[in-house]
Amino acid sequence: MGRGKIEIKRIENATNRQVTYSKRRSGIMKKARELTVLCDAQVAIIMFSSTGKYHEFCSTGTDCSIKGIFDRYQQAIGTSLWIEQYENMQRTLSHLKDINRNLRTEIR
Amino acid sequence: MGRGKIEIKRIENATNRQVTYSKRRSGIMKKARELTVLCDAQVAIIMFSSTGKYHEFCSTGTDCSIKGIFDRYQQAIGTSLWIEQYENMQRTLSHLKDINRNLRTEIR
DNA sequence: AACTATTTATAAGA
DNA sequence: TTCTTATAAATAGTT
Repeated sequence: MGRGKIEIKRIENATNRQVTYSKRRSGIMKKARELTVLCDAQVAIIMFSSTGKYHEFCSTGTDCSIKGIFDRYQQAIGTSLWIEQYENMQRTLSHLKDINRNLRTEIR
Repeated sequence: MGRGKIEIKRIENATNRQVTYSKRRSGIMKKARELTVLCDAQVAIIMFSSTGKYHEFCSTGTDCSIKGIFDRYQQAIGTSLWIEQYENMQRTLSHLKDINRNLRTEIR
């Protein structure tokens, strides 16, 4: 879209690349915002430019944090990307609760 | 863009909402792909529709996983999003162990 | 799923 | 660089 059609390949000129990044980034963020409102969806976006700067988008709502959406994502794909140890902890926790319950029963 | 201009507010009709979600989702994913190629950027996107289905986008490259990008994100913001949760679990765990110990004592 | 009239995004220019 | 504008691209409503 613009004065000329462009090929989708890396922009070699660093200045142009930066300008295009900036323009298109805001375009995508706007689209993401619209999608969340129009379609009642949850969206999380993280971007890193080639110069290392980062930007994020996160839909607002009851569950409006990057963490929240990624926790949900982890549930959806049925695994924990980060924290194997969290699962272990949760198992231990649940195990302890069982033992706890049994002990209470025994006391009665 | 389209036969008519629309207001950016929740689409009440469920079918239309679903159709718009599908169209716009693919639009954003395409834009994201173009951004990563044109500007040599890293992008991660996660979406949940109002019906609970999820889709993701992740730029390809040396560090091409959702996890990779989110690890980088956590480094960038200088904290781990999951530390708090981890600490809470550890507190609960330790608390349960205490209760457990007391119960055992009580039994003896 | 296709089609197109329009709106929107944006590449290049100022 | 921020603003403009000609043009490419996305998409809302329709079939």
